[in-house]
Amino acid sequence: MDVEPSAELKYEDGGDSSTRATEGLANVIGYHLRLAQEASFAAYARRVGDTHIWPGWYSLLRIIHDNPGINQTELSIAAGRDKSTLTTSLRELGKAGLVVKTRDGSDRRNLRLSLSANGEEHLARLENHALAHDAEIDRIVGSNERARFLDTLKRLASELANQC
Amino acid sequence: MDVEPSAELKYEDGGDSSTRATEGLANVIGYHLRLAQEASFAAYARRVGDTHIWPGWYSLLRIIHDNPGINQTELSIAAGRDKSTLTTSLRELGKAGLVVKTRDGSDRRNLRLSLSANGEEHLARLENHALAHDAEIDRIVGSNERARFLDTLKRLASELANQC
DNA sequence: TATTGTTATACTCTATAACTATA
DNA sequence: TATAGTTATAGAGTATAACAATA
Repeated sequence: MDVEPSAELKYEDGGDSSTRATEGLANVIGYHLRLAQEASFAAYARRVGDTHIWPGWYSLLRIIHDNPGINQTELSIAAGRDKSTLTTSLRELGKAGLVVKTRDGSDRRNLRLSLSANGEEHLARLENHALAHDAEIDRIVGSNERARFLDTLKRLASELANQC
Repeated sequence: MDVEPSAELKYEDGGDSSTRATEGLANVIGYHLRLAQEASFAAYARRVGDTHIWPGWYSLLRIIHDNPGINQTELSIAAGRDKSTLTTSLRELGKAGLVVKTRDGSDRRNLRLSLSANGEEHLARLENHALAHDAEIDRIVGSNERARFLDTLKRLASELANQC
């Protein structure tokens, strides 16, 4: 989070937004979108922190779970990162006994990736944390708002991305 | 963004969410909150990119603008970062002629920070980008949803933060 | 002793390019 | 030649600890 409240200082979210049209972010959606997302991530990290499972592993485990036998390059594309950045992560996941790597018999360049039983278990644990976290978010959002709020988030992501 | 769609692979946001209760993030608010925020930041960065102004400077300029004479330690607390991380940023902002540093006469340990005319101008330019960006977000959110959506974001940030 | 700002250092996450082994 | 994965290297962005100047 970039900005914390304090009694001593004025901040961008401060009460002077009426002074000038360009001043104050109190009413700016993009700003509060960031604050809400950061609060959500921090709350999730607090939850997961106790289990000593690195939160960043989640998406890799999830993609491998959904695509057993995927290779590293495909995984990197699916995860939106360069393939070189996965070498370290996959080595750690292998050492932790969560991911099994086998060489493809017919094309020995490929590493075929899948989850071990342990990996499935850890993924399930992370999913449970995510579910608990999302239940908390649902409680805050409220059942009346939930569908509308989710729809708006999806429209924001898709329409802002389509401007590239 | 961690995950991109593709015709070849199944992803966490894929269509298999009905298979198991724990599978699929298609309906998970925290996930879409992240996607929307990342899309918003990327769209803002595309806007600002043309002007060769580092987006990360924005919050520093804004806090200094709102608190002329603030010192580096106070600024670091306001920005939520360690004071040591500001030395480089403030040196660059000084070299770029955006921030003026003067030693406090009565306590020469303090650097008193303020914006130069140039700094005020750059801040205004960034604010204009932010306003244009937010106008785009407003268009997507829609005037019917705007107030509700913003209120929900604020509740999320404050209630999730209060659990610390 | 305590505080302000700087420096040295390191860690995480990411990327690009060059390399190897395979094809 | 082309592809899969690894390594070397670098660049943000962050943190902690030790330090010099000042109080």
